[in-house]
Amino acid sequence: MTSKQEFIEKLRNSRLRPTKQRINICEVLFNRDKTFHFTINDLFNLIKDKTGEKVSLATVYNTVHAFHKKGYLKEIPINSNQTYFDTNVTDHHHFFDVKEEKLIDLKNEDVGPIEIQKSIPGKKIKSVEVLVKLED
Amino acid sequence: MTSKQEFIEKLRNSRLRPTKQRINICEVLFNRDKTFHFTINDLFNLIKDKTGEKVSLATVYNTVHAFHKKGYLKEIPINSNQTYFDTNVTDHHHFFDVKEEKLIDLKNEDVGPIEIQKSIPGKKIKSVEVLVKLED
DNA sequence: CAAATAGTTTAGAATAGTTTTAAATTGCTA
DNA sequence: TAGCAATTTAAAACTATTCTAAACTATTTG
Repeated sequence: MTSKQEFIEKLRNSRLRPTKQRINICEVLFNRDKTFHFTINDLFNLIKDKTGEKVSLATVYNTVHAFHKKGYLKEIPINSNQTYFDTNVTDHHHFFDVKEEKLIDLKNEDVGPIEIQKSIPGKKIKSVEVLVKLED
Repeated sequence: MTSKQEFIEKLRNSRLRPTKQRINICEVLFNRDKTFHFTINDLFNLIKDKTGEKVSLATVYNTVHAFHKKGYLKEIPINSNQTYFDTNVTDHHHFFDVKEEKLIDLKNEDVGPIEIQKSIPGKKIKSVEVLVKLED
């Protein structure tokens, strides 16, 4: 349970003006116990449902991208027609249920340590993502 | 170096009619020493360049999907505006150079064994993909 | 070997997710 | 509170991909 005031501070600290829309989006995204996997469209619909206020689709895109840039959201690499995001920005991995198009978190310890033995000159590793596709 | 005749057989064996277009696509995709990472658009342009014959974009899509279904191509899970495919269908992983939007193969042994400790009732693991993002 | 048939190709239209635009609105600073 | 800059918005634009339906081609059948 995070308060509105905390969201406002969080936004201010990130040099993002705490607008009504952004606060509503924060409520939907971050006012939860469990990690949340979503597409922009999921979020767009949830905002209307949960807050009763409509936020334009463009703003949802803008805000999600801003949050992603600030590190408050993680983009999940799957090939899908839609882009998936995750409110869990800690280092972890995913199951993807191909049939149901649903994501499930995989803790780091469920995957075990991954040590990349190869390196590319002049480049450093930014992230290591494991995607485990599930079928019936 | 694989001959045209072999492509024709490969296609026939997969119950795909060996049309001029498909054979050209095979030449571009499979007549190489090294693994090949591409987007549909890359491939579309390469066909014109390499074979001198134009294949319609729709056919490139159809054929790539057909080959993917038959297991001759692998789809690489990255978030990009375009979908990437790989002619290397063996079990392996990828580096993705975010800046240059370029993929590099990672051998299985460069990543080490990955053992997924968690399981989801009623589902089985279809694939395990590791994507290592690179930055400068 | 010709005709029938079923699969394939194609250009162009349609679709869907995402980005851009430009005008109106809002938050913040002086 | 005035003024500036950031933000929101609806709508248009854009882009990758899929669909459509007509023309074409490989294969099968008589």
